Amino acid sequence: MAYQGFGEYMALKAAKQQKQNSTDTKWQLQSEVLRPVTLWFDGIHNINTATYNHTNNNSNNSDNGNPNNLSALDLKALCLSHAATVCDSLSLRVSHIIALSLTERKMDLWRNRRVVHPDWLLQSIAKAKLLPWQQFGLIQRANASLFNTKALVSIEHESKLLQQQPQQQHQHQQPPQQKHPRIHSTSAKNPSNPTPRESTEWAAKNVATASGFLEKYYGSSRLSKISNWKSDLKEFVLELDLTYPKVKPPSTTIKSKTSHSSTIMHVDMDCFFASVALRDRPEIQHLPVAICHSKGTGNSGNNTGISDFTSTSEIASCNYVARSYGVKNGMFLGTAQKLVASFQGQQQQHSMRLITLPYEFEKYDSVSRSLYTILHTVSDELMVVSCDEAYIDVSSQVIHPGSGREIEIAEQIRESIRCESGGCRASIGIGESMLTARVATKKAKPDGVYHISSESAAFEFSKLGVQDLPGVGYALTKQMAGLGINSCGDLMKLSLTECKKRFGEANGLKLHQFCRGIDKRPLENKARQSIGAEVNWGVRFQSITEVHAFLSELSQEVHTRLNKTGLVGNHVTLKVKKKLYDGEPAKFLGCGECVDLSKSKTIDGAANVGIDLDVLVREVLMLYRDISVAPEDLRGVGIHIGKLTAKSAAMKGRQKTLLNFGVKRSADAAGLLSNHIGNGYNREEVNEEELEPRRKILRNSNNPWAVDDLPVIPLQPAISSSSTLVFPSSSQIDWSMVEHLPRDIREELFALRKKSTKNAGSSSSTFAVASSNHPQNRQLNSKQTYQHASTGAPSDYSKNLKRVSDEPPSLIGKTAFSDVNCLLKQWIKASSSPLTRTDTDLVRIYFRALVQNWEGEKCLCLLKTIVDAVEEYHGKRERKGKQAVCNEGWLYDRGDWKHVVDLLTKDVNDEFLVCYGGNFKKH
DNA sequence: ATCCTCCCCTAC
DNA sequence: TAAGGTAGGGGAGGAT
Ligand SMILES: Nc1ccn([C@H]2C[C@H](O)[C@@H](COP(=O)(O)OP(=O)(O)OP(=O)(O)O)O2)c(=O)n1
Ligand SMILES: [Mg+2]
Ligand SMILES: [Mg+2]
Repeated sequence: MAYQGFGEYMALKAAKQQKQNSTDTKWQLQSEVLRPVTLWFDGIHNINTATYNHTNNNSNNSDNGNPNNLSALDLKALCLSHAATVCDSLSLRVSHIIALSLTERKMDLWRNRRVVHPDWLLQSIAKAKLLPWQQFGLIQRANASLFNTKALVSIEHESKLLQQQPQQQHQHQQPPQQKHPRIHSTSAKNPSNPTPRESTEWAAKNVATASGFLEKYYGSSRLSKISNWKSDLKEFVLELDLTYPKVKPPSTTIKSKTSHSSTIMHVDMDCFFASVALRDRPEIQHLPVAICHSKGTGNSGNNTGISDFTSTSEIASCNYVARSYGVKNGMFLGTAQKLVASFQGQQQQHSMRLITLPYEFEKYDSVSRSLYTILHTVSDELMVVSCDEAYIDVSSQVIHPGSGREIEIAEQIRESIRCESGGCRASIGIGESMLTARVATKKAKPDGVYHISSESAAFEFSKLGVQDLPGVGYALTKQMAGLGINSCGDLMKLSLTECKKRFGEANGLKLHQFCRGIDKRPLENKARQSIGAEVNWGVRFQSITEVHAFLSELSQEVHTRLNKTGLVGNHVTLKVKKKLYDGEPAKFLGCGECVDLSKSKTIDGAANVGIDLDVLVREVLMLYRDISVAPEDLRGVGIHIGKLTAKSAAMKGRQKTLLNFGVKRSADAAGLLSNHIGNGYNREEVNEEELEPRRKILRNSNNPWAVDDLPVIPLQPAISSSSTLVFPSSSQIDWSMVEHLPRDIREELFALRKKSTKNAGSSSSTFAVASSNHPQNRQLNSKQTYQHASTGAPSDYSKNLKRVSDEPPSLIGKTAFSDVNCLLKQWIKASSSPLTRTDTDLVRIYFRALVQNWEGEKCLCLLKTIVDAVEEYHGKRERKGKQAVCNEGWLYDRGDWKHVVDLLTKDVNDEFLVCYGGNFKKH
């Protein structure tokens, strides 16, 4: 359940604002002055204001008691009445952020955006002309970054600063009212408690350029650990198979699959990491607890132990108490702390705090092995899913399906797990397939069992949300929402043909079956087909030398990992993340919003022999050269090796590819084992038609798009002159920029506010568009999907969701295709780098508006114009000498036009996904 | 038709 | 502070 719930404070905020928008009001337009701008007002929040001190220090002197004090609400209304577009969340559509002042953090976060004082709006309105925003800008454009900042300070100065910091903060102080000890007990051993100055220092010393980085990084990365752990568990299961052979192996399977229905169970530990931690700390079981790296006690000079809610450490697992506050696995700690704190006064008498506990991987490993040992003994077949989760086939023990025997068995298993693990709980879902069992587990949690019988499946699934289907994540959910499909029932209305057309050949078929509760996949543990290592954190390079050094080390790492498996491979892939924006992303040392690029090469002659380290390094460096991303732009790096085969000791005889078919348990070397469960016979039979085809028809995948620090972007369709204006309810506002206004404007605002409170709401159709490469910034907001007339055919739904604008989108007043086309060409031709962000942003906004206005065709044509023009005027061909490399590389002005293309492509992709149900390429 | 490359998506 | 990895499924579109 938790895996899909990557949420953040901003998402919650957005959701709440959506709700409040239902009291929208209609307004008369006063002027067109602000027509070109899309605004977002900083400082609005709706976390319980009584308990949550917003970081915006302007929120303090808000309008309490002063009736003359106008809120941002009123300013918003004013802007709306002058034709501005006002966003409820900070999407990239926002052209200007309006704020009175900025915290340092926001300053850094928004370094590359236009952050403007409200005076700009007021004076523009007063003068009936849109003034240049720059003179009202709040950020000095010094283009500071983590390292630029450091570069300004001499080394000597830096170290002096450090010495001046008294070493008084050795020990992290527990919060005064903290009754429970052992909160990140490691803190006592941690000698450093860095200042913000030091933070930069720390970063410089510990990013990917630091020596020993990889070891430290992989030693700490939970995601790396759990991923590699899965491979280990597959091996562990193979060992179990050998040590404790099944009494009656595959014959059972055949029988059960042909004559009876199977009984599959999905077993998953409840809040795994957290429950292991609480097992040994029962005294705090009733409190909200999260497992993460950070202590979350705020930064630097702050030794009060009071959090400042800024930690971007990710929560790996949280207990169900914490979940009742809205905390989810994968959330930033700071976000979670806000959630917990915000409940103060509502449900609790006094302040509640999220307790953080450190990782204890050895303990998890021990529990995990207990779990698997138990499951192995009770099952006919066992499929590894993760360290805390597996499918088992228990068909042979269920003679009469539906007799309730299934539940008994499940409860026995749960009891065993509880005993063997020292008190950790598992939940179990039961079904006739992996699908139904998996879905049942969601209902079983926490600490329960749920059975979806074949009879009840139809009913259970019809009301199931599509996002509860395994394989339906963020992107598919969003795409379906765009089609008006929210439940499996909705999805069932799509014909198979329609499904395939929309979601692809294979996925279409899968979805068509899954939404009906049909799943014919057999349990199997697939053999490894590739191996690799990536780092997308702490990647900050300044020179090509640093990049080369890092790539070498990473190659070494992959080489070592591959060697351990005893396999060899001859296909090398280099993956790279290239930053889209300057400045540091929201997540500390994170990669931020990036374009992903990859390049691969098959090394001839390495087949079946493997690649020597030096060859690997050389190839990787060449791939990097071909990808041609500047060291400064790198935010992530990964190296993978595929086309794996068994290393035949004598180098003779069979070299089989690692497809599952035909790999026999007894015949294989350790790393190559394909333990498919049941017998290959059966498997092949079932799978042949279902999984065979890899053909192409229509693409559904899309490139999500958003800024790293913006988790959810409720995309209210651009407001046209005659359409409904969104007017937020006053409860959202807590700061008073408006008190600085000239009197006449204030009066205008008052007039507007009066109207707004009178009118009952007309609902404007808004929907979430959140996207990013990273789950942090994704949120499935089921509450925000459309209310559509349930009568129309699914394909009609999407049209209901779209605004039909009276005025077509325009670029500097131009709307005709040829005009815009020409304009864009000239823009690209005339301007060498550097481009002004303003121009780029204008074009981006225009492109998004085009798609929203159902002018996708035009949009794509114009995009092609841009791509071609950039190629023509700013791209220099570079021939690749290699015969194996068939693509031509493009080198671009360091300016960077390619960057503009990247941005626009992402924009358009994203907009298409929602507006057209996701077929960017079909046009 | 099929294969290959460069992506995107999903899950934990 | 903070450690946003990893493997597989699969789609689009070009090369063969
Ligand atoms: N974003 C995530 C998700 C999971 N995990 C780790 C910690 C979890 O404890 C473990 C198992 O993942 P689950 O999805 O099974 O989540 P939990 O077991 O924590 O909770 P649930 O009760 O929902 O299964 O994987 C993680 O580090 N980061
Ligand atoms: Mg779990
Ligand atoms: Mg799990």
